[in-house]
Amino acid sequence: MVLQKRLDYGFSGYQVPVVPRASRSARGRGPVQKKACGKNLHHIVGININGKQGDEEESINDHHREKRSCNLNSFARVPGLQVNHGHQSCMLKEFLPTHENCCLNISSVGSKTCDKSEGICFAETSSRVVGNSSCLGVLSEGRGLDIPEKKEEDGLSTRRNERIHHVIGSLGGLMETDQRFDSLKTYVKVPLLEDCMNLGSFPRGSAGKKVVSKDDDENFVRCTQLSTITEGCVTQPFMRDQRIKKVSASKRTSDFKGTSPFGNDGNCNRRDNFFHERSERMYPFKKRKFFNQSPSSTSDRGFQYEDILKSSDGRVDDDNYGAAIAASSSTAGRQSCRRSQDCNVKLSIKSFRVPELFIEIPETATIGSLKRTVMQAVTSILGDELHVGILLQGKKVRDDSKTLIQTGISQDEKRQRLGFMLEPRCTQSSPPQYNEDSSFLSTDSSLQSSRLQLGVYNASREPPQIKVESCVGGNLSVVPSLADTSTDNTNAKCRALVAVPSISMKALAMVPFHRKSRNPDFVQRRIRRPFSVSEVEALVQAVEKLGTGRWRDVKLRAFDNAKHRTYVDLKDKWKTLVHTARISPQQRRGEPVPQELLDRVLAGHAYWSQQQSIKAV
DNA sequence: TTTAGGG
DNA sequence: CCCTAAA
Repeated sequence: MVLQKRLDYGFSGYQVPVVPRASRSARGRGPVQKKACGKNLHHIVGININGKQGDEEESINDHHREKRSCNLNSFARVPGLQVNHGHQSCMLKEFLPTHENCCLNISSVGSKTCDKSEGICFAETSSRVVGNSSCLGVLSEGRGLDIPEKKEEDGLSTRRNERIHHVIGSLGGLMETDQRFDSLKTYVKVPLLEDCMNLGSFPRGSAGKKVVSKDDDENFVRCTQLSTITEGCVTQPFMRDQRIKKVSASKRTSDFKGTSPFGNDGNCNRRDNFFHERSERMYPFKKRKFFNQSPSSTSDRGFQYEDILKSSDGRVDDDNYGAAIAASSSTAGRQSCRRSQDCNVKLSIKSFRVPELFIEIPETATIGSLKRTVMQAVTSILGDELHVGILLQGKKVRDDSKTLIQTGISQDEKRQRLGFMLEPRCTQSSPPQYNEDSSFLSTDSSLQSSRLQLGVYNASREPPQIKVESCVGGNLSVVPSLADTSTDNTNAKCRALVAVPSISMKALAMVPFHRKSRNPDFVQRRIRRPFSVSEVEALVQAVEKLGTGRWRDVKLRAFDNAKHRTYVDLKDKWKTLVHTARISPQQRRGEPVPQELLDRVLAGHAYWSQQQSIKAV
C-alpha cells in the first residue's frame, strides 16, 4: 500500500524536487498526474505495514474507504520521518536523538502508546487540523516534549513543531482520530490492515524516510517518499554567464534622443549601465532534434515536468524495462531469515535491458554495420557511464545502505517484482552555495540558471553516426526561480521553497546532466517563469521610457538583476502584454495583470509605434 | 550581439 | 519560451 499525498506548494513557476510517483495509475483510480506547472506534483511514499510494503497499486482512498470500519489493529510505522507541511519543514531527527520514539499524541483520543523499542508509527494529518488542534502534543516515552503552545488565527500553523505528526497508538484510537478529524474536514489516515502487525518486525536501523506532505484542497492526504530524492539529479548551473563587460557606451544609446511622454529620464545618460554585462542570453543548448523523439516532449511548451515523468519514471515503471528477475527463494519463512545472518537471497537476473539507444545509420548501410553500430553504442555506454539501479515493485531503491531485509527484497512476493536496470551514472558536483536565508533569494543566480536535463548523450561516432541517449531515471529537480525585481508574493513563494532546503538542496546538489555529454544537440528548455505583476510593472515603466525596440536597454534598466530575464524575454513579454491588453479579460490567463498596467501597455505601444513610423518617414 | 518577428 | 534571419 502506498500512501500518497499530493503536493501543492503553490509555487508559481517553480519546480519542486520530487521523485515522481510511479506512472502506473492503478486501475485508473490513482491520482491523475496533472500537468505540473510547478505544483500539484504527485509523490508517493512506501509505507511498511506489518513489515510488508504495500501494493503500489492500491489506492489509499479505496483502501481507506473499505477498511476504515474494520477493527484496526495495526500500525503504519516509519522511523525517522520528516514531515513537511507546506512551507514548513521539520526534521524529526531534531527530536529523535534524545527522544527516539517521540510521537505526536492526540490526547483527546487518548491513544498514547510509545513503543520505545520499535519504529515510529506514522500518521499524518492535514496541517489545518494540526493548526487548529490544541489537543496535539508531542510525547516521548509518555512525557511531553517541550513544544510551546501557539496561537494562530488562520489555522494554518507556522509553528514547525506542529508539523510533526506522529501517532503511536492503537488503531482504535486512530479510528477515533479519523472520525474526529473528519469533523474538521480533515483526515488522519493510516494504512489499515486487518491482520495483526508484528510489532517487532520493523527494522530499527533503517534509514529515515522523509515524508513530505501537505493537504490539498480536498484534504486528501497522501504521503510522499522523498528519500529517493537524495539521489536526484539536477544540473549544475551550466548556463555560463557570458558576461561581457563593455567599457564603451552603446552607440545606440548615445545617439538616442527620443523623448518619451512617460518620463524624462528616458535618455540613457546612464553610461554606467554599459559597464554592466550586456548579454544575458541563456541559450546554452540547441534543441534536441530527433526523429523519434516523442511529440509529447514538445507538445506542452509551457512546462515539461510531465514529460520528464514520462520519460524517466514512466520507463522505470515499465515492466519491460528492468531486468527480469527469476527469484528463487530458499524461504523457510521471513522470520527465520531475519534472525539468521546467513539467510541468502538468491536472485537470477535473466537479462538487462540497456537504456534507450538512438542510432542514426544510413539506409544503405549493411546489416553487419548496423550490428556493429549498435554494438558500439552499447559498449560505449556500458563502458563507464552506467550503473545498476534496483527496482522494487516499480520503485527505485536508492539507499545503498539498506539491507535486503529492510527493503523487503528478501521477501518472496517482493522479489517477484524486483528489477535491475542500467542507468547513467550521475556525476556529482558540489552543490551551489546556499544560505537558508534571503541570500538564496536574491543573489544566487547560479540557481536560477540551473537547468535540467532529461538524459545523456554520448559523443557521436562517425560514420555512421551514433547517438546514445539514456535516461536519468526518476530524477527531477528543483529550479528555484527568483525574479529579482519581483516582490511580495513571489518572495513569499520563494521562502516557501527555502523552507524545505533538505529537499531542494539535495536535489540541486545533483547533476542529472551528464558531464561527459558532449553532444550539443541535447538542450533543455528553460523552465517557465511567469512574469509577476511587479515585473510587468517594471517592464511597462521601462518601455514607456525607452520605447519598444531597445530591449537591451530595458533589460539593463529594469531587469539588470533578474538574470533569468533576457532582453528577448522582455521583448516577448511586451508582445504578449500587448496581446493580452487587446483581448477580453475573459480570455486572459494566468495571473491577472491589473487593467491599469494593460492600459499603459496599450498607450505605450501606440505611442512608440507612432514614433517608429514617424521615424521611418 | 541585438533586434524583430514567426512559431 | 524557442528559433533565427538580419542588422
